[in-house]
Amino acid sequence: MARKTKTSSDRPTLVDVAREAGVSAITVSRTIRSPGIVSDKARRKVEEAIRRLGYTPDPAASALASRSTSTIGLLVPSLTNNVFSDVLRGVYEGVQGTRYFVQIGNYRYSALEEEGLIRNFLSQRPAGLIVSSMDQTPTGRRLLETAPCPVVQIMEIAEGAVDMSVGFDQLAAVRAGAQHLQECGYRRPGFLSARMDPRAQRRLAAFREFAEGAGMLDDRRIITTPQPSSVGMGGHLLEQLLSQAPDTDAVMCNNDDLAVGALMEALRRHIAVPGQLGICSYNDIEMARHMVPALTAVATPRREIGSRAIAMLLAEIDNPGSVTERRVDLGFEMMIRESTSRR
Amino acid sequence: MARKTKTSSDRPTLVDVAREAGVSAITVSRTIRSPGIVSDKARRKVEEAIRRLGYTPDPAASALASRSTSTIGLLVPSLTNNVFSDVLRGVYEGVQGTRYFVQIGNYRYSALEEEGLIRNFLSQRPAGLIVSSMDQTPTGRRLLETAPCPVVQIMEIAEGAVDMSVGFDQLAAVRAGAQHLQECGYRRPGFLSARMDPRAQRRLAAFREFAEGAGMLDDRRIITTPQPSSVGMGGHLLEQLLSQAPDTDAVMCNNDDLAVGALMEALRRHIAVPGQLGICSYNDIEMARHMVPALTAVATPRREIGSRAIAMLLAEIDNPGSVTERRVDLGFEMMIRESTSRR
DNA sequence: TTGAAAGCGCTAACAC
DNA sequence: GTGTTAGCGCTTTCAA
Repeated sequence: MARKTKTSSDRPTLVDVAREAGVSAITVSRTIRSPGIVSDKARRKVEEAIRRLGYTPDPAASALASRSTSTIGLLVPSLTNNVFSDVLRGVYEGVQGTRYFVQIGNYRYSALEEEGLIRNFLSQRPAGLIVSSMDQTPTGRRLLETAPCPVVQIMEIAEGAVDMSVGFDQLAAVRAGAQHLQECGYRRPGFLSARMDPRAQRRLAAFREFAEGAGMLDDRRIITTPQPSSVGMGGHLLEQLLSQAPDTDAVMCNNDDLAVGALMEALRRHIAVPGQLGICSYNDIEMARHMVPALTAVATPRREIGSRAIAMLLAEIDNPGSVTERRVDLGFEMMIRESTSRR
Repeated sequence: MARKTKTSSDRPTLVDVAREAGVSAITVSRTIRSPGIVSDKARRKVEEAIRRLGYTPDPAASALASRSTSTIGLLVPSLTNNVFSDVLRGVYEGVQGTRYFVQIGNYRYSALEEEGLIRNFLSQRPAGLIVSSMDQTPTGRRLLETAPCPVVQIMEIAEGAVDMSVGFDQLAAVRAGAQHLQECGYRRPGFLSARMDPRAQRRLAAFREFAEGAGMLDDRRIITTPQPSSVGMGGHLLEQLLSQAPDTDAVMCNNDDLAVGALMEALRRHIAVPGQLGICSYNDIEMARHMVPALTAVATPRREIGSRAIAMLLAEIDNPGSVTERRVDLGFEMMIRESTSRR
């Protein structure tokens, strides 16, 4: 099946460009990938030919020949969660203008699905991988450890990262929120949390530990649900909290949706915030500071995590081993606003 | 450079599987792609060999040989916008469990960037394309028209779609909101809008037209900004509206962020909603109905658009020409709540 | 139903 | 700095 003559519908190939420019195919290839090592004269001829033919490289052929792609895999547990949409934004800002592109995998808070996605991504020979947790299955973790590409774990700072990591101390962040509540004079704080993925569980544990140490722990005030977080859920959880422990005087919410929902529920019940009830939120998405009263929140560096992660990854791809700071703590910030400022 | 002996680190290939199973490579390929046309005996042997070797196909090689990939390109104007995160969710739900995967391109409300992304996606030989607007550059549009794969345009329903389309009548939706305001007895309605992309402009035009017809048009009450939409911006815009036209008695907001921001600003100024000021929102993300007072909104079928679009695309990919309903109107719904119910 | 041969369009490796 | 050669791991085509 000799198909020596090209059909007109076929797009031009490297060889076509080479012929047009009067050079060899490899020179065209080099002109595209590292213009620096090609003579000015050749480069100009090639560039001209590319323009004339409207040539675009075929990524599949390139991937096959070079055994690597320009794909960066990004694994997130949720697409609806505001937290990850901010991370996403940071990541996309960072790949803008590079030759890489991001592919998102949503594992819906399931470590098993995450493992499947890791496998799937790896089969595509990605240039790098960003994963949003430390809670892989053992197999998932092994796959990451032996991955033939750099890997960045994001969101948390913890011992035993697979390769690089960018995040902040989530437990210290919760503690800071709880402590702030204490410093404002609240003595009977509750904790509201939805979804209860491993990270949420850890944050709850940190809260309990702090509350216990401060002599403020009361399990009736810990309200959680495995269901997804939402504004409506925040209202429900507060309702439940107040029916179980009516003397509660503050709530630490495990994210902004919940805090906004709790605030609205308080409004509905004519409970004065911050007078009768203090509310501290977690993450601090834009909406939080515009509520009335404005929500005090532990602000987390979501976008920065995304942009930093991609920066590290790209540096490591371009120049393996060049990233010396392989574990980056971006910190968090207490945003003290009206919802906790008693008098 | 004869590398006849495979390095141990190399992953197994089709040929390895074929050898292991005692069949030819093409039989393995067929077993994977269309098990039906292979004999039971051969199939079993191949499946067993695949398992034993832990074989995973190389998508790059497959793409190169077959001249097509399993990538579905999804172009969105924004990643932070809640509207598109809902669409995204619908799309991802729809590809779950298929052999396709989605790649997102963010063109940041720039038709020029969109054109670049279309070009870029096309160079990857995608299985299909979903684009979020009708507002391509002429070149962008041409690229879509001649694309060698099915294309779905989403969000709007309009004449002259490139190929398939799924959405709703955005202009009728705005009109419905404005009319609702009128029916509630509001006579001096304003309009708040940010970002002002072509779609936002069209919606504003629809509002003006309706208001004019109803004898309620007053240009002082039309407040827009090219800046991105946010809750904070909603507050600013309402502030501006009230300083320019203090007798305004209602606002139609071009999306939920703005509406929430306007509501908070009203709260801050002790303006009674809905008594002194009616607020109607657009899109109706979850948060809207949990505000106090709950926001009346034009609910748009964002997730459904995503899942329907991917369903149509997959059907068309598997079976070109099989999709008969190539223009799907998913409608919208008025959610009448407290923020417009005077007495 | 199965197989052999011939590429898909690019890059690695080595020579010049 | 540039070219030649030999694949990368699949699928297509054609023949059996």
